[in-house]
Amino acid sequence: MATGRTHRPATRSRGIPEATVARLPLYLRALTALSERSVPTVSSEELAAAAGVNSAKLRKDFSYLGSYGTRGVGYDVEYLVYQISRELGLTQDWPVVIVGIGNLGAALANYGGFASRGFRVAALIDADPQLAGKPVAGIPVQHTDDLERIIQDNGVSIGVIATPAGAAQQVCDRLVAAGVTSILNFAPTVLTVPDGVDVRKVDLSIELQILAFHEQRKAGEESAATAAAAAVTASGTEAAADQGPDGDVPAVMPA
Amino acid sequence: MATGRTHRPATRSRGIPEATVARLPLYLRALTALSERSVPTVSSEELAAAAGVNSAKLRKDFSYLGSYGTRGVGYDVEYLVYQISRELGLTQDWPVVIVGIGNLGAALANYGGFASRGFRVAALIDADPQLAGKPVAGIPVQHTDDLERIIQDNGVSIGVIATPAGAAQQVCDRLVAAGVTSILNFAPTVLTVPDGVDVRKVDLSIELQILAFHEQRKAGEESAATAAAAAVTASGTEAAADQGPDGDVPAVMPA
DNA sequence: TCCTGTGAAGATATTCACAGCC
DNA sequence: GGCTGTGAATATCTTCACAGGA
Repeated sequence: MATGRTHRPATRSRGIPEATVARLPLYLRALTALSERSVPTVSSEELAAAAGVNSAKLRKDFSYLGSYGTRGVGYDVEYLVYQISRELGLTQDWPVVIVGIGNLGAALANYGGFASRGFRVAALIDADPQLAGKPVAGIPVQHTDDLERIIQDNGVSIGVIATPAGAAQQVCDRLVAAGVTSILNFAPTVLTVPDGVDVRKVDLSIELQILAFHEQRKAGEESAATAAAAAVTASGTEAAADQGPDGDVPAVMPA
Repeated sequence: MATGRTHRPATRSRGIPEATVARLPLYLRALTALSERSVPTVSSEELAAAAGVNSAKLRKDFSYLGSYGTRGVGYDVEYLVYQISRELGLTQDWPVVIVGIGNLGAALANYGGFASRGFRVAALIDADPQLAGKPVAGIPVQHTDDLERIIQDNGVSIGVIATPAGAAQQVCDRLVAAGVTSILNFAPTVLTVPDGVDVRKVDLSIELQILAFHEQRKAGEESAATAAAAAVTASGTEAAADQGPDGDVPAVMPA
């Protein structure tokens, strides 16, 4: 399995940290909003606030892309939108297939943000023959039997799995065999894929469990200074809680 | 905002790293599967494979919880399930409300994994009067007007936002004001919350964009050794791609 | 003067490698 | 001998703090 990796000799210096890549979409969204309001330039401070990160981090992130700002001024919104889009590969169109058109699959198919930025739902696939031909979000559902053909005909390299957990690995294997090299997995299972295939997962119950952990922690500490919290529970405009993290995900709490 | 942080004096040593917390649900799921198959014990190696992480990481993670294994043997499955559940706060029931019962909200309400582990859908809330009273997943949808009452009557501290982006912040503010201190946000917006409130987000388009980035990178490198890839695109059982990142979320695979 | 770009420091996270117990 | 638990080494990420250009 994936060992070290001295990484390719070519391209060189193409080393954008993963953590930075994960934030680029956030910046892009904030910038797009500014662009729609015809804001011409933005400072790292302002943009960072809009994206919910701290400004030093944002500047460092951008520094991996190049020197796109102007000292004393800030960043040109349109220019940055373009640069980030290009970096993320959104200047081309990515055909995507969604496999598993249940409640969730249908919700994903209907999700507008899909088409908005570089992605296009090329096909919906489900194992239920009853669904075949029925349109969901204006796209007719096709049967799993044709999965390989669909992938190839459309040149799909990104697949979304929204099947029940039990079917996910099998669907994944077929997608990969047919040429898909990036998978977004909504099924609550760990997928095994060959090297070179990327998998990202979205998992509701994992997220809830992480929240529960922190929630429990808060409850435990409440014992210290209980007063405030109780009073709040009524209907203040914005109250609750004592302090806490502000960082990335959740986290910790100060003194 | 929020500066340094010398952290609380009390509780002490309750310092489970965030990265570890994020993996506990993964281990728990793998352990639950083993438990259902009545497997009595498991080694760090086996469990790590099932959870898709490396064994040293898993052992280190468990070491933060305590010494729950037996040298030369492994971990007792049932015991670990209990310990992790307790650590995550899943031994108690968390009532959850879902706000925004569109396609996605309905999908979430129908999601089985919800109830399975410590979470209970206490109420569904939507701003559309047409929906009020209609049952979704067997639960009648209630109107947003009653949000505060619902939160309080049910002692809800975890809220799920599945509204359109435009409504999310407003809903969030009301949830927080009513006493919710953990929010899972599916709307594609950055939410602003007071200190002490945890927010986690799930964002389809961000995930897709991250995949697109890596996908693009693969395409670029293909130029080097093109041969193999092309041949594969047909229908090999498991092929495609050269290497690529295997970092964070993506899966990796055993040899 | 304002704000970017970035070395250097600090904090977290991962991995190695082995001592210690069964 | 097998496998856990964990210091120590490494890698990655974040934050500070300030030099330097507009």
